[in-house]
Amino acid sequence: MTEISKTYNPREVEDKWYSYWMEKKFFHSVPDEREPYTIIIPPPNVTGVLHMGHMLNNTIQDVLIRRARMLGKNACWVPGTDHASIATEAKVVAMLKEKGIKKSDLSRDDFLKYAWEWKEKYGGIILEQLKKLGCSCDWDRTRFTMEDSMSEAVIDVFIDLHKKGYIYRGHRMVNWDPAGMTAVSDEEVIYKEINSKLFHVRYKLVNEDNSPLSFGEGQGSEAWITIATTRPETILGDTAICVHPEDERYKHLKEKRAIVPMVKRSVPIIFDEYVDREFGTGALKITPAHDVNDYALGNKHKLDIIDVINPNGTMSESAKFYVGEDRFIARKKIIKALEESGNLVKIEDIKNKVGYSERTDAVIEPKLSRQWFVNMKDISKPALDAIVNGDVKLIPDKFINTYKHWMENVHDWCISRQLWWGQRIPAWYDEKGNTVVAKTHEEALQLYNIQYPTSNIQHLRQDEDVLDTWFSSWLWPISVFDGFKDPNNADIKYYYPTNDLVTAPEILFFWVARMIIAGYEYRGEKPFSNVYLTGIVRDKQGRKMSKSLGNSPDPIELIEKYGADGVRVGMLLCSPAGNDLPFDESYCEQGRNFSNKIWNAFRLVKMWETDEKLKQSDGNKISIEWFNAKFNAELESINNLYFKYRISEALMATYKLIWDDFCAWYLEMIKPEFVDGKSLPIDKATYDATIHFFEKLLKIIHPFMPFISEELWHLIGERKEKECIMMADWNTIQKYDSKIIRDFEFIQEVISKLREIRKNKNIPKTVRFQVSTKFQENENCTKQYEHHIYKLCEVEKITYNSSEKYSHNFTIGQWGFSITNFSSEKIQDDKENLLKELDYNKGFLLSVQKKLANERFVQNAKPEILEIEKKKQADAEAKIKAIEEQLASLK
RNA sequence: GGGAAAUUAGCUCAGUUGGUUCAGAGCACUACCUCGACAAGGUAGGGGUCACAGGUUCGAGCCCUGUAUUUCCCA
Repeated sequence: MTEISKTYNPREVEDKWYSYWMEKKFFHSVPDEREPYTIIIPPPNVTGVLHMGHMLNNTIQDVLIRRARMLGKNACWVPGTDHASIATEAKVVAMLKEKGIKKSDLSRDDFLKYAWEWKEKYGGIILEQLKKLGCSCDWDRTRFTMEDSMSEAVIDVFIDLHKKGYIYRGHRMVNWDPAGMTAVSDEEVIYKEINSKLFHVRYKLVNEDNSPLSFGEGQGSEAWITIATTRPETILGDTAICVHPEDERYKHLKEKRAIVPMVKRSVPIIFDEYVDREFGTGALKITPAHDVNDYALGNKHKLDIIDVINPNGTMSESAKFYVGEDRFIARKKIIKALEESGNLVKIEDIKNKVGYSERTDAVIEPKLSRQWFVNMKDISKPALDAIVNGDVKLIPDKFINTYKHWMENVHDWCISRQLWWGQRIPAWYDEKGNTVVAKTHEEALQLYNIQYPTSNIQHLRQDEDVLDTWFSSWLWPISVFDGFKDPNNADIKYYYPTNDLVTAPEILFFWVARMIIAGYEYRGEKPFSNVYLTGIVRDKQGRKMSKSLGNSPDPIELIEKYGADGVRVGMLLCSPAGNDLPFDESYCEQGRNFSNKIWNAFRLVKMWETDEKLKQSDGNKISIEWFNAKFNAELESINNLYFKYRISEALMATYKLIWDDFCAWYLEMIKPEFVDGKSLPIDKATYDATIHFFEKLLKIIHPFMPFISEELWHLIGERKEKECIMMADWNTIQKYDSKIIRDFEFIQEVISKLREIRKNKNIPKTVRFQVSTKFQENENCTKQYEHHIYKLCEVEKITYNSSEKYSHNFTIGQWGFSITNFSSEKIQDDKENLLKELDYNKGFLLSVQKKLANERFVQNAKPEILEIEKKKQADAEAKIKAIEEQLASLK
């Protein structure tokens, strides 16, 4: 026999099998008569490298797809990446900077050339990493959200939704970076808590007609209202003062106005519950052009909007004061001016959060700008219904509430981004800002000339902005099958709707909800049936793993260290659906140890030599019957766990079936004895059955551990070219006798107890036990499993129907056992244990009896519950009897 | 500020419509074991007032109310 390594070495097998699977086109799917099972990958960013979240997410997808394939379905897992406009553009800008090129010096086309170059060079890294993990994606179907046909779909959808009236252009507050002269996304704003000053400033009150207002009696008792602000420079853009309608301090100010200091503008006092009465003075100045909340209030109360800050962060013409000066210098000067005019009431120290640009570290300026929006209210209705009525299931369903709440209060979706990398918005403008939406300049001109026949214009300017990346990804389930270009093609008809989507709860709204919306809008059908929401991978301190924190281990290094199978198992062991998982490498270690355990079980079996002439022992026969029953029972439960998407529990059940039932019990039961430095041969029937079991077990672990299962599958038997485990059939459940399982559980208890006694009494294994029982051979199953007891805990003989007195007694259930062949000085221990057990059981009996004596219980409890209680009573009585007998038989 | 969820062993989680004296699993931990598959192992063992306080019920980890803590989403 050739030497097999003592430990499993994943490096030697993983690449080998992955290439083999690829060569044989096992991952590739084409429509046929079988039932399809489809997963579309949540497309990772092209900028991305594999992180722990991807590992978890894609492991789950691979488990699902591999099992579906084994179940005989036509399994298709479509991979791909998205173009991630913000992240990619940032990467490209950074790369150019290193080369000494500024984005602003490049034309749009030149910039895009660099961007595509970058994408070609780095955009495929993450997909290659998925291969290392073992992902069985149909790589022939790899898609990218910015490839031509997908971009075309995006543009067509924009035009279509615009036609249908869902898309409009409106105002919105964006995070403006005055240093970078660009809008940045919410994700790129870093909020820092800083020490600030809260300035209390008084505004003079006047009547509605701006006539002076006085509440006091004497002279000079003009009326004032004091507001508090951290940004006095925006006072110049104030267009209202807001107070709480129930604030007693300000109730008398209905229909009054205030005069903004310096600019002397008269603004209304408005009343809104938005105001926090406790903060500052309870009076809030409203600057709709420079604060998100103020903007919302401004809309609500129809206030004027005065933009007092230029894009570069200096004061604008409309500010009237300090025009052209930086906002922070203006702030200082205004404070001084207010102080001098006596309008600065006081200065308070406070801590507040201020947003900074991730890229330039400049203080973010909320700025009003024109953007494109999707009106979500009507279009999203089917997507709300789909989840509520269960057409699309969320796993776990605790997310339904959150989803519902969001969808019922859905906000319009801002889809324009001030970037170049992405699909350019197909909107065209003339000098006056008249707008048409069309696919090309030519079409735009035609349309324009119809809509504005008098203008007679030759050229229109296209919108500079691109579309939000989500505006591509929400079409993903349809566009990967070319469902826009060719709505009746064979692929989309066969694969759509897809089956399971595996993703993170944090993008439930950004992505999942929108895909459902698009699905109903463009296919009249849901895009997938189940959404499995994974947890967020965190570090030990509970922080989300992220690139910026640098707290994520390198997944590829983990794979090298523990093997892909080990890492996959490690990720899954601790990740029930929807729960966060604080990652720890020790999980991967456990996965690796499991690989090794399976490997060594194989080594053991492979070592045995068979003897054709050897007759199968009863012990072996019964072992096989038992494991067969146990296997099928567990298979049933594993199938059920898969059905409920309890993947980590299915894995744990598999783990225990292999480690405990197969390795620790079954193999030990049938293991041939070792005599004179040599293993005795094993009978052929037992050997064959064992190999058969092993193959079935390998099938169960294949979805979790594709590599080791494939390797052993080929080492354990002769296979033809395409006979791979990944293409094998999933096991079917065979009839089994569950009594065998129950009987053997009893035997396991007996064996454990005997081992425990041996250990506690320090009896060496060379001393074999003589065991006696009071019961007859046919009273329970002990006799049938005698051989196992002999073998697994060094028992020499069991005598039934014995009435001797012995020193070591114990009971399992209602059956008493005694060890007879040695005397111990520690009888006291046994006595104590038996007394303890007796005590416990008597207490238990008492509680049951009490319950049964309780009239209200007997009246109210269901009949089956009553039956159970009566059985408990009988069992407890039998147990007590057995223990008492054992006590009596002690020497 | 509004909404949602969670809290069970040192850690990560199970615990089905309330019904065995009532708490399970894996890892970690402790003790013993180099016994020819595996020390990445074997055997056995010790860990929990089910966040807290009330309530409903014959009976509560499970249902209700409140409190505390944590997390997430939205603003």
